[in-house]
Amino acid sequence: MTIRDIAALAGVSKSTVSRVLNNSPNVDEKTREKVMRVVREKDFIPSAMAQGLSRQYANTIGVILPEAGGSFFGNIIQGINETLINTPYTILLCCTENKAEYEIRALDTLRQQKVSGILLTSSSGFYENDDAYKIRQTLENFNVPVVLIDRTLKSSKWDGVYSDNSTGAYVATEALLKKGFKKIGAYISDTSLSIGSSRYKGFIQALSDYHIPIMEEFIITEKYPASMQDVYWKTCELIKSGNLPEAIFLGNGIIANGFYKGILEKGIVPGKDIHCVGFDYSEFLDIINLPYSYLERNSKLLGETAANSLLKSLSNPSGLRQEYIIPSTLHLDKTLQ
Amino acid sequence: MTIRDIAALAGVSKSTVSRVLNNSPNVDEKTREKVMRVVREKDFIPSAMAQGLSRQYANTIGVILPEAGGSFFGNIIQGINETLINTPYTILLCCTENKAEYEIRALDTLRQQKVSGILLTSSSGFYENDDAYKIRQTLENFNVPVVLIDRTLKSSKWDGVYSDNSTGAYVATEALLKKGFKKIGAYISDTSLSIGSSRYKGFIQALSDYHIPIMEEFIITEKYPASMQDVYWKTCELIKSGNLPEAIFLGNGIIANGFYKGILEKGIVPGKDIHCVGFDYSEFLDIINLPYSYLERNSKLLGETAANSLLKSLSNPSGLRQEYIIPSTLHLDKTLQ
DNA sequence: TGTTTTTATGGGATCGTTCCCATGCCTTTA
DNA sequence: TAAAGGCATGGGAACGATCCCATAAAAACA
Repeated sequence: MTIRDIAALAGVSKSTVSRVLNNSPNVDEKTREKVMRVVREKDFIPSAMAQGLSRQYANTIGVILPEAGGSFFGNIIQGINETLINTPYTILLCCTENKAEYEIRALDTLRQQKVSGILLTSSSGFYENDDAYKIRQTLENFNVPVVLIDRTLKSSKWDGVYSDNSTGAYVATEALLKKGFKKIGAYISDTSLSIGSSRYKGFIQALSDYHIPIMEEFIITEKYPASMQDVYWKTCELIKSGNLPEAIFLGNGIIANGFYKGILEKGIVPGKDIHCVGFDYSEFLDIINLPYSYLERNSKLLGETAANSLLKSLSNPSGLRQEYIIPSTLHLDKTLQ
Repeated sequence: MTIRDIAALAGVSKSTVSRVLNNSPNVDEKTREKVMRVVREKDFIPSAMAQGLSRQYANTIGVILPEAGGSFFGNIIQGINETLINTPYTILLCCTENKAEYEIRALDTLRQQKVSGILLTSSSGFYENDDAYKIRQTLENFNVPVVLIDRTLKSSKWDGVYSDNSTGAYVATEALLKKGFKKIGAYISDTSLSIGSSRYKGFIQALSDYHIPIMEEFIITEKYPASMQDVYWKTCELIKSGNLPEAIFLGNGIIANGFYKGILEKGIVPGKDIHCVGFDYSEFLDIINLPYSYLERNSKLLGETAANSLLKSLSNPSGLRQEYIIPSTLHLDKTLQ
């Protein structure tokens, strides 16, 4: 079933059918009715591939994320979807599993599909190697608007939507400093990723502003992506060493979960023996009332803002480069208020 | 840049370039080399739209889910992606927000995009109304393989991958019965959805098999999708009534979270004052050790199985209709073991 | 009433592939 | 040495839309 068939059934030419389907002006109301009746009767939908070939664009938006599982990226997708659902754009989703190889392949797929724009959380673009270089190069030559989500790229030329990692870490650490703690640790993720380094930077800055020295023995780094089990083990080791900080900054939700599992098992009481503040809400906090202060990143808003920014670039390609910082909310437990 | 341009640069015809790109036999090795050199040099990728139009299929797979947020559907997407990532298929994602209107629109989009197959979790197809009828009708006329995920449709003609809702609810309830409890309640979700009714059926069946009467005052129903806050309120009311069951079956994770929030706040001790068993793991259970028995649905496996089943239908369209039941694992807390 | 302008419609080229068919060359075989 | 077969290659129609241009009919104006 093509517009030719519809045209034949309605007794008009395919040009007229095309005009009717695209709401062109200069179509007689009676003709429009006649055509639409046939279209509805036959439940006709024009082929997106033929339209795309002819129009030279596809009305699709490519979304590249490291993963879909878990609620952070899930909610980003949710936010993107809620924004795009009332536009003509369809989502093409590629998950890279944090592998540069898959990220490159995803970009090739999007190129092949001639997507109108790209939303990207790169897991590789920040490194200094061939793959990372190729990713940035491909993006540059792509010639469609790109919005980076949550992670920037080296010498980024693109729009971006980020959570306020550095400021967030700063205010979180500041909350500890204001309480007068001096032995402050940090359990953070890989600093070769922008997200890890920004958070560490905020932490360091806060210490420095309050003239508190960094205690190397309380700085623990976890590779990306972190596994809760690894964090749990390292936490147990820290406790076994007998030397605990008074307070600690936890770099992300997985680290927080692993750390709490460790201290709870060893009988360390949070909010008394140690004060914890970190990134990301964990569901369990809402259910039981263990002291834990955290920065709530609004991941759905991250997705919404990114999608809206892309839509803006799509309708106004010459617009200036934009960066959005999505503020996180600091939730302080009662022992830190 | 098209295959014509590549052909000109390589000094061959576009037919030959097409043959090279599609790994056809009967191409001279030297010619193949010559063409590939130009292709690599120009970083050429053929247009998916032109290929699709010519071949009459698009190598895309449509995924329709109620939502992407949260870990259940996120992990389903994750499983689908991991299965499809090494195939030529690309994922077209549509989230319906549990609205029939959007589900119908999603199906139209997939029709327009000429997807090769569909993975669908319908939030409406089970009802007896015009929208639900239209959804089933559209699927029937679509003429591509369809695999339903987690929720069946009325008089389903399609492949499906389901978690063992009925059996799961049965064995969960049985665990309570084996402990000798007689006052057993259930907090379940909307029974007009297949998932809700299956679970309720399993619960009822277990009671009946053990000759325990159903106590209507302990059967609470929550609309779909449930909000934790609503569950929390209803739980508080139940507690206020002063009449609590000895044990309760909780229909899903949101219900479990809301219920626990309620009882913990009112000082009811789980595993002592009341025994709870339900569907879906909650992260907090792994961190603190409150007694809660649950069925762990393997949502990633659900996605993987569905995608694999679709791939099978795609390579062998005449195959028989298949249904897969993905077993859940019953995790019993120490008070029920 | 004749000329110009506006409006509605149809015809055909085009987008970038695939794939069938034709052609010519090289090899094999009687 | 001529006929038959296989192999590498090129030419052109087809896929199903869009969109420009031509044209006919209707409306506006002198």
